Order: sequence, then structure tokens, then C-alpha cells
Amino acid sequence: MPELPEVETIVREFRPRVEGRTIRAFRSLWRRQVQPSLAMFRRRVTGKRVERLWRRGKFIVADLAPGGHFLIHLRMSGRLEWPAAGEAEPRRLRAVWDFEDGARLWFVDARKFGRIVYTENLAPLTNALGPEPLDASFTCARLAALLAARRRRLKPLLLDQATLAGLGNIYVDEALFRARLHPLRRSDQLAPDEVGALRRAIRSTLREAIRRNGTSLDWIYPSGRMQDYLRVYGRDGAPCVECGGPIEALRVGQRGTHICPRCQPLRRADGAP
DNA sequence: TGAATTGTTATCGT
DNA sequence: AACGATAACAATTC
Repeated sequence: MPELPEVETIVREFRPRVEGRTIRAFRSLWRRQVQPSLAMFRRRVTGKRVERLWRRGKFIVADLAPGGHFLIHLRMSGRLEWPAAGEAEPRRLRAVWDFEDGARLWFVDARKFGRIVYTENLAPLTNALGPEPLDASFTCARLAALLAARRRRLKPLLLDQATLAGLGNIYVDEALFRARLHPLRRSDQLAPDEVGALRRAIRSTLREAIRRNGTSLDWIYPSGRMQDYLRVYGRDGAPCVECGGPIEALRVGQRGTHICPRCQPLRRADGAP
């Protein structure tokens, strides 16, 4: 379930491996994941050098020379691997990039939800995504405008990649807890100080998660340590780190959601709107 | 066995 | 009509 911090960690790990290498061949073992088509992808990618590996929201982006980009979205269970020479191919291997010097990049994906896309033009993707929460341009005013333009519940809105890029289920719950906001609060009804708290909470949560190399809850993403520092996600029944009351689980928009009902009241204690 | 997971798309309701 | 909420879907694991 890689979200922004996990994707960022993966990009940092793979950047020095992939950048500067030239693709000799590409192979897909589940062609439905490859867009616009396997033939097109292979044609546009082979012989090109990876100039830069970076991240936009939860997308891994590879800039190619001369021209074009490929994107990898890991969705639920996608993983990248950098095998040693002669290493046996793993189960669930879905795609292979062979580089000219013999190095390889593996895409492993149990649930086959991941996507591998070639595009000439990144603008449609970038425009379809909301702002990067860690960019300097993600100001209080920007967030306030996003929230005020909609009348949606906070959690589904923050999960919506077109509103804000990179948050998933875990970090939305964590950010809302840090901001002391209930996930069902309506986006257009936050006071200015609550918007400021939400921005700070989103950024501090993501920064801490990146510092800890992301959250590892299962075999899909093994190397993070943030799971030991989550305050609400997956802690239902356990005591709140702030007030000691029990963390509760509920469902919001078909998503498992974790809150401290005392620290995150639906209505403000002071009655402010 | 059913619940859980992401993001897209279709559909229903206001 | 536009927006928001909801359901279905792709596929697999535990």
C-alpha cells in the first residue's frame, strides 16, 4: 500500500541505480498493466537512457533521453527489485527492464493492480493531480482554497489524488489525528486555525514517515519503521497517546478509519464553526 | 469466507 | 446541471 513516503523512499533507493543506465529490452509478464500497449511501450523505451528518476504523488516517474517518460504506479502491492547477477526470478514478477550493462530492474506485483505507462507528455498527469503536500507552494492559503471550494467530508477529500497528491489511508488518518480533526468534518467548515493545523499535520506526518523510510505492515513493503510510530492507524482499542482514551475504528467512504473520539470531536468544544 | 487494499469509472441522489 | 456519495471492479492474501 505504498503512499507518498514509501514511494519517496523507493525512488531514493533506486535513483542511483537507474539514472544514467540505458534500456536494452523490456519484458512484461502481465501485459494488461502496460500502457498504452506493450508493443508501444517497448518501442518507445528501448534504447533510451534514464535521465532522472523522481516522484509525483504516488507515481514513480522516469525521464528518458532522448525524450519521453515512463511512469510506474505501485497501487496496492507493486514493488521494485534490483536483483544480483544470476538471481532467480521471483514469483509474481510482472515486468523486467534489462539495461545495457547487464543490470536489471524488476517489477513484482502480487495483485496486478500496478500500472506501467509510457507518455510523451507529462502535463495531463501532472494537471490531473493536486499539489504536492511537501512543496513550498502548498501554503495555508492554497489548502484553504482547496477545502473551501468543496463541501466534502475531510477524509475522502484528502484521499482524492486530484485534490492533494500522495496521501493514502494510513497518512490521512494520522494527519487528521495530529490536526485534531474528525474525518467526517465538512471541508468548507474549518476555521482558519484548523486549516493551519491540518497543513502542519499533513507535512509533519509525511516528513516523519519519510525519515523512517515509510510504514511496513506486511510483506509488500518490508523496510520501513514508521509502523512503530503510528498514533491511530491500526491501533483501535489501544490507548490514545494524547488522552489515554481508546482509539476507535469506523468506516468512512468504505475505508477503514481510526480516530480518537475525544481528541477529534465532530463538533468543536468551543462551538466555533 | 469475507474483509481489506488503490484508483478509476459508472450510477444514484440531491 | 453540477456535485457528492456510493458501488463495482481489477486480483490476491490471510
